[in-house]
Amino acid sequence: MRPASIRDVAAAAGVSYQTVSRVINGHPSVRGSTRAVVQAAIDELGFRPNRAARVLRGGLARSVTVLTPNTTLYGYQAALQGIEEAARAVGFAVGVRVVESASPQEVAEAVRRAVEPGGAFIVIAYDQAGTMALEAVPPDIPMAAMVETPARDPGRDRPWVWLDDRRAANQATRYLLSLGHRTVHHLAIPSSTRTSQRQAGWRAALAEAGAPAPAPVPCGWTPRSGFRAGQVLASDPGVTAVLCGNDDLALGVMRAMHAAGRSIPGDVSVVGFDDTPVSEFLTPPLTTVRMDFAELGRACFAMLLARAEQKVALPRPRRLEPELIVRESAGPPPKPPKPRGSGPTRAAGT
Amino acid sequence: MRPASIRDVAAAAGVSYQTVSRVINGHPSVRGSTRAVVQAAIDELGFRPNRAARVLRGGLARSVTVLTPNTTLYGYQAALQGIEEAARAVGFAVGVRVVESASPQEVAEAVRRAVEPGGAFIVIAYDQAGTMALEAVPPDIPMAAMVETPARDPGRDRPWVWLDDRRAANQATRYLLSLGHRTVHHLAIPSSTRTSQRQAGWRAALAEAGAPAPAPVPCGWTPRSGFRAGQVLASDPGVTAVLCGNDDLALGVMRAMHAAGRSIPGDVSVVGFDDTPVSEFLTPPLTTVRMDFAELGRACFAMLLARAEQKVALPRPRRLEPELIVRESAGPPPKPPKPRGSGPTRAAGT
DNA sequence: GGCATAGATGTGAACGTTCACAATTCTGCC
DNA sequence: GGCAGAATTGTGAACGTTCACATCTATGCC
Repeated sequence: MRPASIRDVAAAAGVSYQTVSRVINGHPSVRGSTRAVVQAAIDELGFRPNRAARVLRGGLARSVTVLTPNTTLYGYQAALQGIEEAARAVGFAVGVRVVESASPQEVAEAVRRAVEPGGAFIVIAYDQAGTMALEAVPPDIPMAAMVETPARDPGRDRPWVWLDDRRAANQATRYLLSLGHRTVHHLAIPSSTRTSQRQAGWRAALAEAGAPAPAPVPCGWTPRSGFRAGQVLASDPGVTAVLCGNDDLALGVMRAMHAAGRSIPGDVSVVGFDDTPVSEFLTPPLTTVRMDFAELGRACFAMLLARAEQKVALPRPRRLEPELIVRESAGPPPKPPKPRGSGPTRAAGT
Repeated sequence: MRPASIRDVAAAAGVSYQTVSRVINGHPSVRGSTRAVVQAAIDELGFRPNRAARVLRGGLARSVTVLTPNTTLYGYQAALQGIEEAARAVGFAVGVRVVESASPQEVAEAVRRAVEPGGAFIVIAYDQAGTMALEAVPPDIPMAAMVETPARDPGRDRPWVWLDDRRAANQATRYLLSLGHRTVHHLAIPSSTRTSQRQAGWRAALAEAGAPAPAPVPCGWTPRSGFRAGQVLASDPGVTAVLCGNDDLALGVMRAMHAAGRSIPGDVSVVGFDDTPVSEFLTPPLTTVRMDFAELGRACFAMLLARAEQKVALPRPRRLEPELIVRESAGPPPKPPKPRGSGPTRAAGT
């Protein structure tokens, strides 16, 4: 049986279909008594407005498609979770579309295919593919984005949200230096920009402390990638502290260090990024930077909603502050075998 | 500017809109030359059929909504990934709708709200909420489901796919027994049924070997939940082998054992379920059962597609076989301090 | 009471597509 | 050449909704 339409409701309520339309859209000029009768008919028939018809007429679909390079990595996945929660709360449908190619043409084509009349986008633009998707979204489509950093072209009417990666990496690096490490090595995840914010924050902290800045090790996102990098680092006795671009890399590094006979945090301190659910239960529990991607996803959806519904005041682009979670994977550096040479040993923190 | 419609294409190609409709739907009775002209106009104008109009007319939306209790746990997340891949390959849009409530009425209402004309569902029904959602989907809506086990009402035209949890748990338990353990303890994740398949397989293996069956420990899904259970188990010297309902539980158990001074696998063997990306890089690397949820998701989508497009031969419900991945977290039990008493020590496998 | 005006309600058209059916063109064959 | 029939193409209507506009009813005021 066909679902009830506004004409069915109108017949049941003894009014015209237009009046039903007014009721379901909260139009003011409907008499209270009429509204009640119509509402009763709506409930009686279990009427639901047909989304397709609304869209066809030129209305909003009340749906958002998330364009993301990935659905499994923690940051993307947690962001999706936050978006879904926020969207569901206001009756928006959530679509997911993975944009996996690295070619600008293919990304543009994928985005074009994802465009639907009446639809809106949230783009997760933490890497190159995401950034290309961001740029490929036609300008007349409601959109909000989660970005690594608000680099260029802020404003317009495309709100952006981001986490302060730079500050977080800076804080984590300073923490490691405060424990007495001469320098901090860095395993870098792929970034949307040439020099990532995490990398910039790390570098700034080293410079500020007058510490030497070793070349960052370019990695992927996976534990395996961290493991490989860790194998190299483990053979260098000068490495006593490693800041990893995410917790998965940290996990791989810890495994590699352990396999090489270097204890954590006794010989090498490791700090991660993200605070994934597992990091608290690793051995040793991982010191890491908590990134609230779910909250960021919710904030991003709120931006989009404001933009799509043309609220007068568009919320300002929003930045969330990460937080360093100190656990047990970082500590003072080992006592050097011969305490001679390059500079005094700094006091070790607790 | 409004996107091109079939009428625009028709005007550009010098034919009627109906001919354009026939071309985009692959109708046979269009002359080759006409088809070419129309196709050229389509490419020229960048025409894309309006999904809303098709749905309104009563057609299929070529979209699938995934009803899931969760988007972050590994199994659900990997399944979603597989579904998205398969759907994208054939141009289907993918929606996500989390069904989180435990009340049947609320689940039913949530499903009702998610129903869209022309739409289809995939339900991930590994727990109670998912199973309720499964039952709440109206019968005339194309649907496929990922289930724990094909318990009741198989057939109809609602294809199901599942992983053989029972066999997998059985295999893992036998493996632990073959290493020489007297028995195997079990940490159970929440299930869709009273007695889960994983639990059943474990129990059967114990019975078959004549081993005592300790009460399974009911847990949640999280590392924390496993940690709590592990704390209790760690105080019992009779516990030498633990089969965990998933890798996160295994992680928590390993942490608890370590904190209690019991080594893995020296004192206690731990086996997980899922083979999440991190499990290979834990210390020690986790022996676990690989569950190919992504492939299952792809298979499930294939089922749905066949059902929705009314292909003559509906594929048979499909079962995928998990695989035990032996790493280093399980080994022979410790030598008993006093080798007297209950039965001869079994030979330890390699 | 009558009139102006605001408030409430109804009618027609349009969004882009596909179905049913009508109209036209082509093909083979005598 | 003309005809039957198939192949191809065109026309009208409908899906459910909302906008623009028209009509009708109530209210305030002299």
